[in-house]
Amino acid sequence: MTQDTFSRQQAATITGLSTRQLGYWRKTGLVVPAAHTRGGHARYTFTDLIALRAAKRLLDANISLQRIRKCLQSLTHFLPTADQPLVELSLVVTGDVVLVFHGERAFDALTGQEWVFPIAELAKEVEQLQRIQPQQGELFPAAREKLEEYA
Amino acid sequence: MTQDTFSRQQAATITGLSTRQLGYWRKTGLVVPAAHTRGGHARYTFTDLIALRAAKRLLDANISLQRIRKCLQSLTHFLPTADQPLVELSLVVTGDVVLVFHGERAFDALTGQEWVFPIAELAKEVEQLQRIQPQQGELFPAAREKLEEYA
DNA sequence: AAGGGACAAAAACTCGTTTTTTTGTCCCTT
DNA sequence: AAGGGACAAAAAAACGAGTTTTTGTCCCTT
Repeated sequence: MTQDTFSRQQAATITGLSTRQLGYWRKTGLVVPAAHTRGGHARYTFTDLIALRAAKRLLDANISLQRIRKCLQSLTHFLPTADQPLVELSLVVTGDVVLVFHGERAFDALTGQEWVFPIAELAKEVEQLQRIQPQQGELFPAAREKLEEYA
Repeated sequence: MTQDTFSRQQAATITGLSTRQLGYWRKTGLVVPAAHTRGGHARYTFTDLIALRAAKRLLDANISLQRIRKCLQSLTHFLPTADQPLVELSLVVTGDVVLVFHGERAFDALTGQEWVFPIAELAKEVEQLQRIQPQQGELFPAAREKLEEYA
């Protein structure tokens, strides 16, 4: 027997969230169940479950709900036409930032800003700024004791 | 004529930083010139220039000096043996977080934590939690107006 | 030149306090 | 069941005062 929609109870059990959270999230528009019964009761679709699960993952990574809200906003803004973006998308969560990886590109799920630069590029930049020949060495040289003093 | 070391003036011109910054950074151990003249004056190597340029990029991305210090600390901690990591490394800067990409993996330059998960995985998770058949739909459905209210 | 010192402005951080958001629990209605 | 309401605890965000860090400018020494 395969289901295509799920009650709040079921959704809570499957995703590991509380029914209270599901209710609040629906009311505040974070994840609104896409289907409903004839009686008007909410039914979560499989896609809804994935959204819930993604939200839970972010929560577990100590991303606050408010941040998640903003991320989802810009996600839908920056990937408006993606029909099945699931397979291509990767989320990277660190600190209080959520990054979306879409193919080769990475951008902030919040701001949409893109801030990727390979260090190798820097070498080229420097070379261009003065035609000179590179030489070997450490990336970030020496003075680690001092670094610690001023950190 | 090719140079292999550079004076503070030259380094400042090439990297776009001020001599004041170079001096302060050297004094506080952020970027210490690896070479020096017979007279004991600092000489920046090509590698130093790259480090300076990287720091400038981070500054331009509104990463504070203190954060950069911490990043460099953990970079040297997490990539201790990397001899020429330049070609493999990519930095991603968003918000107040600096990520380092090293091959397939991504981790926080500050904490070293790794938080990557592809959304496609979530679908599998949900499937495993209840054997069911996926169906089509949006990733993060509807209710955008409400999202804005509570953001 | 390069380095250092001193002074001041700007930027960033820290640490409170206060406000808002989120969640849990309980009760009521359908 | 599901939804809603009310109340309170917990978590997160917002704000502000005070402190520290960073940078600029000017002057002096070598």
